[in-house]
This record gives sequence, structure tokens and C-alpha cells, in this order.
Amino acid sequence: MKKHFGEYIKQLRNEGGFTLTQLGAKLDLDSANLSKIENGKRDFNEKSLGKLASVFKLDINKLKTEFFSDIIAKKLYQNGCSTDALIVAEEKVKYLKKINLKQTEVDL
Amino acid sequence: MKKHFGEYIKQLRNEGGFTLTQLGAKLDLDSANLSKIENGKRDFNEKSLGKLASVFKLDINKLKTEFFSDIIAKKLYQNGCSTDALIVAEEKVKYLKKINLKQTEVDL
DNA sequence: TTTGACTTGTCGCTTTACGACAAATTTATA
DNA sequence: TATAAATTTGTCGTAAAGCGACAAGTCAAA
Repeated sequence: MKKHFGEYIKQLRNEGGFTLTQLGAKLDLDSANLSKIENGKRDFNEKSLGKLASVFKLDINKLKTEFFSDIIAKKLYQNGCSTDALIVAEEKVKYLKKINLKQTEVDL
Repeated sequence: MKKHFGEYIKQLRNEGGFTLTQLGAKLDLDSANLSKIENGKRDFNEKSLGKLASVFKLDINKLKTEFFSDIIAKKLYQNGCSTDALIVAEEKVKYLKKINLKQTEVDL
């Protein structure tokens, strides 16, 4: 288990044998900033997930799961919020998808 | 099931028989902004959860669950992210709590 | 048709996000 | 151990997001 998404990137980078500067270039990121990300002092920019996936030939959906689970865990942890919120969130996602389907029917 | 946290506030407000202006005053919020919140056009400010809890005598932890589940659901839904992230997030929260405990021991 | 409740649009300030560069520190290797 | 590369840390400036405020609009009740 990794403490944060940055550790995951670091692992990928090391496995790929890249320096911070090399990987940074591929991700349009300063090596200094990439370092902070890997060490959990800054968050990876959500908008760059696609680039990361293509550099390492990763499934974007798996990557999103890794990334967002991190964001969510941090949010709950920092706010001292019960993980009950996760159960409720799952229901809500289902509900949002359902009403979106209905709305699409209406739009047609 | 409510579409968003704003609907939840609206329900509380109606049950309490308040106008937007009245509840807004209690929450230090403009009636216009409260209206937007109730209609999902703006998010309720996380920092005001305490006030909301005390106005309606709600358990702050329940309220947090309601609030953060909403944030999380929206994030997953908007990003087309699998709810697998929720399972992973739960593991991560456990892990964060565990390493925090260990760190506390070291600090002592 | 006036009044109160609610909604919508928009402005401006504050906070946060984030890329960039400089400088310090660590690590590797000749 | 000298030095060069790799990594880390500090900080700045701009960009974007968050959010309160006010004005002007709609809508419903009397």
C-alpha cells in the first residue's frame, strides 16, 4: 500500500529507469515539482493523468481509480470523516447515473 | 435520495419553516447564495458545516457523512471514474490511520 | 399591483493550485 | 575526495477556483 499517488509515480519512474528530469519532460513538469509530487508535498495535476497513462502505457481507468481513491482518502482523513461517507457516495453515484439516463431519454 | 447536499438543506429549512433570508442570516449567508446552494448551482462551504449542525441541532458526524459523500459522488461522476475507487479509498484511509498511530508512538 | 420569497447574473476579493527558477543537499562515480 | 548528476527545498508570480455581496429579475399570494 502506498501512502499517496506520488509514491506510485515514483515507483513507475524507477521501474522505467527515468530520472526526475526525464520523466518531467514527458509530463511537461519541472523536475522540482515532480519531486514534490513524488514526496507528497504537492498533488499531481488531474489534467495530466492522460499523459501519465500514455507514458507508462497504463489503463486510464485503473489510473483514475488509483488517483481519485487517493484524493478521497485524503479528504476523509483530513476532515475526520467516517468512511460511512463512502457507502453513501456509492449510492449517490448510482442515483446520479440513473437520473442522467432518465434525463437523456427526455432530451431525445 | 437527494441529488445534492443543497436539497438536504432545503428540506431542513422547509421543515423548520424558515425563509432563505432567515436561514441565511443564521448561517451568515446571503439569501441569493443560499438559493444557489439549495439548487445545486454552488457548493455549501465546508467551513460552515458546524453552523449548520448547530442551527438544526444535527450530529456533526452525520452531517459530514452527508456532505462529503456528496462531494465524493460528484467527483467520481464528473470524472467518469469507477466506484472501485471507493473500495481502494477505504483501504487507504485505514492505512493512513495506521501509519499515523505509528508516527504518534515515535513522536512520544 | 404591491409585497415578500426566491432566482439569476455578475463583480471583486480571497484563497488555492501550480508552473518556474534558484539554491541547497544528497548520491554516484571517476 | 572532487565533481557532476540527481534530487530536494524554498519561494515567487500568475492562473484558476471559491465565495460573499449586491442588483435585477421572476413568481406567487393577497
